[in-house]
Amino acid sequence: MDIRNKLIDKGLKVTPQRMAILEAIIELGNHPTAENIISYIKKEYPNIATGTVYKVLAVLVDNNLVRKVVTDKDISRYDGFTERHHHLHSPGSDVIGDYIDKELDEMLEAYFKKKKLPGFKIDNFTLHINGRFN
Amino acid sequence: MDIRNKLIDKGLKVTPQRMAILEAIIELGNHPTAENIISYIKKEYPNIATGTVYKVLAVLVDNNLVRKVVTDKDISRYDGFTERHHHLHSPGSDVIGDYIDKELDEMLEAYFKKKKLPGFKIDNFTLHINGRFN
DNA sequence: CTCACTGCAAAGGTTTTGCAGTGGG
DNA sequence: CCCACTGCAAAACCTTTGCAGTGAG
Repeated sequence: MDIRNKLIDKGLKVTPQRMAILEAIIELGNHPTAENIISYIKKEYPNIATGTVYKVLAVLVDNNLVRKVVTDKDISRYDGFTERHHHLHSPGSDVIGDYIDKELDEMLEAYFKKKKLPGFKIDNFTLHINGRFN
Repeated sequence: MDIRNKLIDKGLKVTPQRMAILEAIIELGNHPTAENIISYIKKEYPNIATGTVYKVLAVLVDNNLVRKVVTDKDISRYDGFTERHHHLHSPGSDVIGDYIDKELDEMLEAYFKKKKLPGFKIDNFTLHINGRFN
Protein backbone atom coordinates (compact mmCIF):
# COMPACT_ATOMS: atom_id res chain seq x y z
CA MET A 1 0.00 0.00 0.00
CA ASP A 2 1.36 3.42 -0.87
CA ILE A 3 1.79 6.23 1.59
CA ARG A 4 -1.29 8.16 0.55
CA ASN A 5 -3.53 5.16 1.04
CA LYS A 6 -2.08 4.39 4.45
CA LEU A 7 -3.34 7.79 5.56
CA ILE A 8 -6.71 7.46 3.83
CA ASP A 9 -7.13 4.01 5.34
CA LYS A 10 -6.96 5.47 8.81
CA GLY A 11 -9.37 8.27 7.96
CA LEU A 12 -6.62 10.87 8.17
CA LYS A 13 -6.41 13.95 6.01
CA VAL A 14 -3.74 13.71 3.37
CA THR A 15 -1.43 16.69 3.58
CA PRO A 16 1.94 17.20 1.91
CA GLN A 17 3.56 17.35 5.35
CA ARG A 18 2.12 14.01 6.46
CA MET A 19 3.14 12.37 3.22
CA ALA A 20 6.64 13.79 3.48
CA ILE A 21 7.08 12.67 7.08
CA LEU A 22 5.90 9.13 6.45
CA GLU A 23 8.11 8.94 3.38
CA ALA A 24 11.08 10.33 5.26
CA ILE A 25 10.79 7.69 7.97
CA ILE A 26 10.74 4.94 5.39
CA GLU A 27 13.49 6.44 3.23
CA LEU A 28 15.81 7.27 6.11
CA GLY A 29 15.68 3.81 7.67
CA ASN A 30 17.46 3.01 10.94
CA HIS A 31 14.73 4.45 13.10
CA PRO A 32 15.31 8.17 12.59
CA THR A 33 14.95 10.86 15.23
CA ALA A 34 12.58 13.81 14.81
CA GLU A 35 15.66 15.87 14.02
CA ASN A 36 16.73 13.43 11.28
CA ILE A 37 13.26 13.60 9.79
CA ILE A 38 13.14 17.39 9.88
CA SER A 39 16.45 17.91 8.12
CA TYR A 40 15.57 15.31 5.50
CA ILE A 41 12.27 16.99 4.74
CA LYS A 42 13.64 20.52 4.72
CA LYS A 43 15.48 19.76 1.49
CA GLU A 44 12.13 19.55 -0.26
CA TYR A 45 9.88 21.60 2.08
CA PRO A 46 12.15 24.22 3.65
CA ASN A 47 9.25 25.80 5.51
CA ILE A 48 8.07 22.77 7.46
CA ALA A 49 7.85 23.60 11.15
CA THR A 50 9.33 21.60 13.97
CA GLY A 51 6.04 21.69 15.83
CA THR A 52 4.23 20.31 12.82
CA VAL A 53 6.60 17.38 12.60
CA TYR A 54 6.06 16.49 16.24
CA LYS A 55 2.31 16.86 15.89
CA VAL A 56 2.24 14.68 12.80
CA LEU A 57 4.44 12.07 14.43
CA ALA A 58 2.01 11.92 17.35
CA VAL A 59 -0.87 11.38 14.93
CA LEU A 60 1.00 8.68 13.06
CA VAL A 61 1.92 6.87 16.28
CA ASP A 62 -1.68 7.10 17.54
CA ASN A 63 -2.87 5.55 14.31
CA ASN A 64 -0.28 2.81 14.31
CA LEU A 65 1.32 3.93 11.10
CA VAL A 66 4.57 4.53 12.94
CA ARG A 67 5.97 3.22 16.19
CA LYS A 68 7.99 5.10 18.75
CA VAL A 69 11.25 3.34 19.45
CA VAL A 70 12.55 3.59 22.98
CA THR A 71 16.25 3.61 23.72
CA ASP A 72 18.32 4.38 26.76
CA LYS A 73 19.18 7.72 25.22
CA ASP A 74 16.57 10.30 26.06
CA ILE A 75 15.58 11.05 22.51
CA SER A 76 12.74 9.49 20.58
CA ARG A 77 13.17 7.57 17.39
CA TYR A 78 10.53 6.38 14.99
CA ASP A 79 9.95 3.13 13.15
CA GLY A 80 7.95 2.84 9.96
CA PHE A 81 7.78 -0.94 10.18
CA THR A 82 4.80 -1.74 12.37
CA GLU A 83 4.60 -5.53 12.21
CA ARG A 84 5.86 -7.30 15.27
CA HIS A 85 9.62 -7.36 15.39
CA HIS A 86 12.45 -6.95 17.83
CA HIS A 87 15.41 -4.63 18.09
CA LEU A 88 19.14 -5.10 18.37
CA HIS A 89 20.91 -2.48 20.45
CA SER A 90 24.62 -2.00 20.92
CA PRO A 91 26.19 0.25 23.52
CA GLY A 92 27.96 3.15 21.89
CA SER A 93 26.29 2.61 18.54
CA ASP A 94 23.36 4.58 17.22
CA VAL A 95 22.36 1.78 14.92
CA ILE A 96 19.26 -0.11 15.98
CA GLY A 97 18.97 -3.37 14.07
CA ASP A 98 15.65 -4.95 13.21
CA TYR A 99 15.18 -8.55 14.14
CA ILE A 100 12.27 -10.39 12.61
CA ASP A 101 11.77 -13.97 13.74
CA LYS A 102 8.40 -15.60 13.41
CA GLU A 103 9.60 -18.80 15.05
CA LEU A 104 10.63 -16.86 18.13
CA ASP A 105 7.32 -15.02 18.22
CA GLU A 106 5.38 -18.25 18.06
CA MET A 107 7.50 -19.79 20.77
CA LEU A 108 6.87 -16.84 23.07
CA GLU A 109 3.17 -16.80 22.29
CA ALA A 110 2.90 -20.49 23.08
CA TYR A 111 4.85 -19.96 26.27
CA PHE A 112 2.60 -17.19 27.52
CA LYS A 113 -0.52 -19.06 26.47
CA LYS A 114 0.43 -21.78 28.93
CA LYS A 115 2.01 -19.62 31.58
CA LYS A 116 -0.37 -16.79 32.41
CA LEU A 117 1.00 -13.85 34.34
CA PRO A 118 -0.91 -13.21 37.54
CA GLY A 119 -2.79 -9.89 37.38
CA PHE A 120 -1.73 -9.02 33.87
CA LYS A 121 -3.19 -9.56 30.42
CA ILE A 122 -0.57 -9.51 27.68
CA ASP A 123 -1.34 -7.66 24.47
CA ASN A 124 2.05 -7.58 22.92
CA PHE A 125 5.76 -7.94 23.55
CA THR A 126 9.05 -6.77 22.16
CA LEU A 127 12.45 -8.18 22.86
CA HIS A 128 15.26 -5.68 23.34
CA ILE A 129 18.43 -7.52 22.49
CA ASN A 130 21.71 -6.03 23.60
CA GLY A 131 25.05 -6.98 22.19
CA ARG A 132 27.61 -6.11 19.54
CA PHE A 133 27.44 -5.87 15.79
CA ASN A 134 30.34 -7.60 14.08
CA MET B 1 25.24 -6.76 50.50
CA ASP B 2 24.52 -3.38 51.99
CA ILE B 3 24.55 -0.15 50.09
CA ARG B 4 27.93 1.01 51.32
CA ASN B 5 29.59 -2.19 50.19
CA LYS B 6 27.98 -2.05 46.78
CA LEU B 7 29.82 1.21 46.23
CA ILE B 8 33.10 0.00 47.70
CA ASP B 9 32.87 -3.13 45.61
CA LYS B 10 32.91 -1.06 42.45
CA GLY B 11 35.78 1.06 43.68
CA LEU B 12 33.55 4.10 44.06
CA LYS B 13 33.94 6.73 46.73
CA VAL B 14 31.30 6.48 49.41
CA THR B 15 29.55 9.81 49.85
CA PRO B 16 26.35 10.56 51.73
CA GLN B 17 24.71 11.60 48.46
CA ARG B 18 25.53 8.34 46.71
CA MET B 19 24.28 6.33 49.65
CA ALA B 20 21.08 8.34 49.81
CA ILE B 21 20.40 8.00 46.09
CA LEU B 22 20.94 4.26 46.04
CA GLU B 23 18.78 3.88 49.10
CA ALA B 24 16.06 6.09 47.63
CA ILE B 25 15.84 3.99 44.47
CA ILE B 26 15.43 0.83 46.51
CA GLU B 27 13.01 2.36 49.01
CA LEU B 28 10.84 4.08 46.43
CA GLY B 29 10.33 1.03 44.26
CA ASN B 30 8.38 1.15 40.98
CA HIS B 31 11.33 2.48 39.01
CA PRO B 32 11.40 6.09 40.21
CA THR B 33 12.21 9.12 38.10
CA ALA B 34 15.07 11.49 38.92
CA GLU B 35 12.44 13.87 40.22
CA ASN B 36 10.98 11.18 42.53
CA ILE B 37 14.43 10.47 43.87
CA ILE B 38 15.23 14.12 44.45
CA SER B 39 12.10 14.87 46.43
CA TYR B 40 12.53 11.73 48.50
CA ILE B 41 16.09 12.62 49.40
CA LYS B 42 15.38 16.28 50.12
CA LYS B 43 13.51 15.24 53.24
CA GLU B 44 16.78 14.16 54.75
CA TYR B 45 19.32 16.17 52.74
CA PRO B 46 17.54 19.39 51.80
CA ASN B 47 20.65 20.76 50.09
CA ILE B 48 21.23 18.02 47.58
CA ALA B 49 21.55 19.47 44.10
CA THR B 50 19.68 18.32 41.03
CA GLY B 51 22.91 18.20 39.08
CA THR B 52 24.49 15.97 41.69
CA VAL B 53 21.64 13.50 41.49
CA TYR B 54 21.96 13.23 37.72
CA LYS B 55 25.72 12.87 37.96
CA VAL B 56 25.45 10.18 40.62
CA LEU B 57 22.79 8.33 38.63
CA ALA B 58 25.11 8.31 35.64
CA VAL B 59 27.89 6.84 37.78
CA LEU B 60 25.59 4.19 39.23
CA VAL B 61 24.33 3.21 35.79
CA ASP B 62 27.88 3.03 34.42
CA ASN B 63 28.81 0.73 37.25
CA ASN B 64 25.78 -1.47 36.90
CA LEU B 65 24.46 -0.69 40.34
CA VAL B 66 21.36 0.77 38.77
CA ARG B 67 19.70 0.32 35.41
CA LYS B 68 18.01 2.96 33.32
CA VAL B 69 14.48 1.91 32.44
CA VAL B 70 13.24 2.93 29.04
CA THR B 71 9.62 3.80 28.48
CA ASP B 72 7.75 5.48 25.69
CA LYS B 73 7.46 8.59 27.81
CA ASP B 74 10.45 10.85 27.42
CA ILE B 75 11.53 10.75 31.01
CA SER B 76 14.09 8.41 32.50
CA ARG B 77 13.36 6.02 35.31
CA TYR B 78 15.77 3.97 37.34
CA ASP B 79 15.79 0.39 38.54
CA GLY B 80 17.75 -0.82 41.55
CA PHE B 81 17.23 -4.47 40.68
CA THR B 82 20.00 -5.39 38.29
CA GLU B 83 19.53 -9.11 37.84
CA ARG B 84 17.94 -10.11 34.56
CA HIS B 85 14.24 -9.48 34.55
CA HIS B 86 11.54 -8.16 32.30
CA HIS B 87 9.04 -5.33 32.52
CA LEU B 88 5.29 -5.09 32.26
CA HIS B 89 4.02 -1.88 30.72
CA SER B 90 0.47 -0.70 30.43
CA PRO B 91 -0.68 2.22 28.30
CA GLY B 92 -1.93 5.04 30.48
CA SER B 93 -0.39 3.63 33.64
CA ASP B 94 2.82 4.80 35.23
CA VAL B 95 3.32 1.51 36.97
CA ILE B 96 6.03 -0.67 35.51
CA GLY B 97 5.76 -4.21 36.79
CA ASP B 98 8.74 -6.47 37.27
CA TYR B 99 8.56 -9.88 35.73
CA ILE B 100 11.09 -12.45 36.83
CA ASP B 101 10.93 -15.80 35.09
CA LYS B 102 13.95 -18.02 35.06
CA GLU B 103 12.22 -20.63 32.92
CA LEU B 104 11.59 -18.02 30.23
CA ASP B 105 15.18 -16.81 30.42
CA GLU B 106 16.50 -20.32 29.99
CA MET B 107 14.19 -20.96 27.08
CA LEU B 108 15.37 -17.82 25.33
CA GLU B 109 19.00 -18.56 26.06
CA ALA B 110 18.64 -22.04 24.62
CA TYR B 111 16.86 -20.62 21.60
CA PHE B 112 19.58 -18.11 20.83
CA LYS B 113 22.30 -20.66 21.46
CA LYS B 114 20.93 -22.69 18.57
CA LYS B 115 19.80 -19.83 16.39
CA LYS B 116 22.67 -17.38 16.07
CA LEU B 117 21.88 -13.93 14.73
CA PRO B 118 23.96 -13.08 11.67
CA GLY B 119 26.38 -10.25 12.40
CA PHE B 120 25.42 -9.83 16.03
CA LYS B 121 26.69 -11.23 19.30
CA ILE B 122 24.06 -11.21 22.04
CA ASP B 123 25.06 -10.12 25.52
CA ASN B 124 21.69 -9.73 27.10
CA PHE B 125 18.00 -9.31 26.45
CA THR B 126 14.94 -7.81 28.05
CA LEU B 127 11.37 -8.47 27.17
CA HIS B 128 9.06 -5.46 27.18
CA ILE B 129 5.61 -6.84 27.77
CA ASN B 130 2.65 -4.62 27.00
CA GLY B 131 -0.82 -5.20 28.29
CA ARG B 132 -3.20 -4.41 31.13
CA PHE B 133 -3.04 -4.88 34.84
CA ASN B 134 -6.21 -6.36 36.29
C1' DC C 1 -17.54 26.23 3.79
C1' DT C 2 -15.64 24.43 7.85
C1' DC C 3 -12.77 22.37 10.91
C1' DA C 4 -8.48 20.29 11.21
C1' DC C 5 -3.82 21.17 9.98
C1' DT C 6 0.26 24.17 9.49
C1' DG C 7 3.89 27.68 10.60
C1' DC C 8 5.91 30.33 13.87
C1' DA C 9 7.68 31.58 18.12
C1' DA C 10 7.56 31.19 22.81
C1' DA C 11 7.37 28.27 26.78
C1' DG C 12 7.95 23.92 29.29
C1' DG C 13 10.38 20.20 31.41
C1' DT C 14 14.24 17.32 31.83
C1' DT C 15 19.04 16.79 31.75
C1' DT C 16 23.78 18.68 31.22
C1' DT C 17 27.52 21.76 32.07
C1' DG C 18 31.05 24.91 34.31
C1' DC C 19 33.07 26.41 38.15
C1' DA C 20 34.38 27.30 42.80
C1' DG C 21 34.44 25.07 47.13
C1' DT C 22 34.44 20.66 49.94
C1' DG C 23 35.67 16.17 51.63
C1' DG C 24 36.73 11.11 51.09
C1' DG C 25 40.60 7.93 50.71
C1' DC D 1 47.05 16.31 50.57
C1' DC D 2 44.92 15.70 46.24
C1' DC D 3 41.64 14.70 43.06
C1' DA D 4 37.03 13.48 42.69
C1' DC D 5 32.62 14.88 44.22
C1' DT D 6 29.14 18.42 45.44
C1' DG D 7 26.18 22.63 45.18
C1' DC D 8 24.59 26.15 42.52
C1' DA D 9 22.98 28.43 38.60
C1' DA D 10 22.92 28.89 33.90
C1' DA D 11 22.41 26.74 29.60
C1' DA D 12 21.32 23.15 26.41
C1' DC D 13 18.22 20.18 24.55
C1' DC D 14 14.10 18.03 23.01
C1' DT D 15 9.31 18.52 22.86
C1' DT D 16 4.88 20.90 23.60
C1' DT D 17 1.76 24.67 23.26
C1' DG D 18 -1.03 28.78 21.60
C1' DC D 19 -2.55 31.31 18.10
C1' DA D 20 -3.48 33.21 13.66
C1' DG D 21 -3.69 31.86 8.98
C1' DT D 22 -4.32 28.07 5.43
C1' DG D 23 -6.18 24.24 2.90
C1' DA D 24 -8.19 19.43 2.50
C1' DG D 25 -12.54 17.21 2.11
